[in-house]
Amino acid sequence: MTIAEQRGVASVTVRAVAEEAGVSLGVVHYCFESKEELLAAMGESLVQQLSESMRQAFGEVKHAPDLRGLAGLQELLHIGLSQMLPTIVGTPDRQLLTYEITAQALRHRASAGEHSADIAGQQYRKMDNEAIEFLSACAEIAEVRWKTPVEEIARLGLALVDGVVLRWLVDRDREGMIAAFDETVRVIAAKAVELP
Amino acid sequence: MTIAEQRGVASVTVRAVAEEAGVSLGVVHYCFESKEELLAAMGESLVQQLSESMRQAFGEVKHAPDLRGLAGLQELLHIGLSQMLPTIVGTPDRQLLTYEITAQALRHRASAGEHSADIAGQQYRKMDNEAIEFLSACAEIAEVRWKTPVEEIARLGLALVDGVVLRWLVDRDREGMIAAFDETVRVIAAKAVELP
DNA sequence: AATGAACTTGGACGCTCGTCCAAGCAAGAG
DNA sequence: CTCTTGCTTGGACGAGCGTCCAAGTTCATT
Repeated sequence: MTIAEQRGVASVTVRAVAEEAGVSLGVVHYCFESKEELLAAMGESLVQQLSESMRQAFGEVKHAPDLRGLAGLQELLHIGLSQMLPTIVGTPDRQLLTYEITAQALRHRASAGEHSADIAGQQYRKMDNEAIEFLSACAEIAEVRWKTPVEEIARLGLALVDGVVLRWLVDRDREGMIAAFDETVRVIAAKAVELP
Repeated sequence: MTIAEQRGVASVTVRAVAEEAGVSLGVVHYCFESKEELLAAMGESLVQQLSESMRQAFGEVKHAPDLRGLAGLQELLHIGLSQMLPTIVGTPDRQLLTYEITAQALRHRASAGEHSADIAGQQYRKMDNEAIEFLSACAEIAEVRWKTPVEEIARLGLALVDGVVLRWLVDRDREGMIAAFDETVRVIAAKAVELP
């Protein structure tokens, strides 16, 4: 796992894993029947980690009396997204690894040998769920209603965050990413109306 | 190049390239001093192709008397983005390759041996320029003014498209992508005001 | 025709990879 | 004590990789 983050998914070899774990070659093949299975396990672990990290960031939204209405919604969304920032900025290698895993999963989707279980699809399904839960919680606390299905809004928001983070990985413009996140908050908040 | 699209950047070996080109091993090393140089050349070619494809799609916007104002701007943006759709849907493998190249460029950025010239950065710089040019042209035709620097808007729009396309590669939900593109048009159009 | 530079060939080298296996080791069950 | 079972070792194997090179071919210039 550490190897994958630091040196890329292409550098994850059976030998490297064995050395990092402090065991001999054979043990790796005793635990994982093949390298494919090893990568699948790593992918699932990463997805789990990612999803949990999102849940933790979004878990900070709590009921409060002064967070009602569209202004309150903006505040809530801003808190949630801001909570993700330190994690992202602090682990650029892991963010990159996420994209690598996604790309690899897409590439080997056809030739997937029973294992692997469509990591890419699983990843986005989990992130969808976290985002939907977060948006629903925000709407409830702020006492507003989404004008369009919350699933669509989650899709849009995730795509935006995805693109913004990838862009940040390239140019490392922290201010630009923060500005884009703020804009994301505005875009999403514009898709709600206050309850009558 | 065909190999990279069909089987992934990891499958681009000197031998595979030689076989596809119908030449022997040594020729490849006669043309490219090392594999690194070969990959850099492929990356640059891809970036060129991508940029040209964007320019072609955006080139369709032309002056017209009924495209004035914010409504006209929306129409223009919609035309430009819609023009990209057939290319994207028709070449999913190439889209995936783009993300693979970006990831690989980011991974090998530190250990880049003089060649490679920061493919990832170059890629986004070119796309930025195309997007900025497009947005500026749209604003001029529609006789509107961007409320924020056009560079920021281009960044946001590109990030959104980037995330949406990546998402489409995963779930292949064509309708979802179209809906997201429409939403992109609305988000961007909201950042302009009609000229006094 | 002779020369030299540009290009091509096919194979060899050393390396790393995933996979496999015979043998060794620890420890609970009989 | 003696099996048996679960786990570990270190090495071997073949395949594929990037790189390199001596020899062969082509072809415009002299």
